[in-house]
Amino acid sequence: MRIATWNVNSVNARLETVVEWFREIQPDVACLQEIKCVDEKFPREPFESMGYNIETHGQKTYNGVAILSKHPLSDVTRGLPEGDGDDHARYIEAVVEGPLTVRVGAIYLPNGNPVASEKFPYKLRWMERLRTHARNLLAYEEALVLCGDYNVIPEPEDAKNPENWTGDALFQLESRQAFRALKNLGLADAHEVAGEPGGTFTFWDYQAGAWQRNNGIRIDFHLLSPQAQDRLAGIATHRFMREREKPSDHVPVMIELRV
DNA sequence: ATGGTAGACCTTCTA
Repeated sequence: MRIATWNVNSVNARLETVVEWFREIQPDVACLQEIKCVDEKFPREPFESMGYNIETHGQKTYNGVAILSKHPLSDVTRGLPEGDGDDHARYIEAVVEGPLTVRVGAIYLPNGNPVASEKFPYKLRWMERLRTHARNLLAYEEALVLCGDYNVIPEPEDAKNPENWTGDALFQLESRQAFRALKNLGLADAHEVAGEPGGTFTFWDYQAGAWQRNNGIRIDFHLLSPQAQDRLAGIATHRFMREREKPSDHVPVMIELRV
């Protein structure tokens, strides 16, 4: 069973490209981030006509996440717990009732820049809430996949030019420590489990010819519970999507779990 | 050292 994550940077601006990718790849499940529209504006028809069930947690202009699945979705929840006063749409979770039953959380973690602003402590608080929630989910001892745009560069090898990210919220020690603490609950990065090489990037800025220079970073991940780790068959990063017309600045990343 | 791009939207914010 194949589960993808993709920050599409506006599902409506990207509709042709996104639909084309779905037609080519036909993932079982896809978690989308930065859909940048309210639930009513999500372009359901082209995906429903391909057989997808759709659950969204939308927001106007910013953020917004969705889970699309060829298999039935149950137990859908929107937002992380303890979200009093947090009006950003950055998390949606559902149980996929497929050939394998797997709980999937779609994450759009706050960027946190600039570090000197209130946005950075917001990022760290959000990561702490995610860790608390992940700890509770791991207690179910199910196949669990928490995937999305984590907005964290875990290690220097996850950036072409790590020195350029000094002082950036994505590479701050606190961000990297919080990400490691999340993994230390017992979640493994599918990229590491599969033994993928360094330099496998998932994001290239639109500016300064970052793509042409391969000046990328790896910030889109699948974190797996032990039950999901044991079923991991492979991982693929769809670099080819960065070459397409009107690309997102992120490319899809997809894992396969043995059923 | 600076500026470069993209998306949504109301002229500026977010990334």
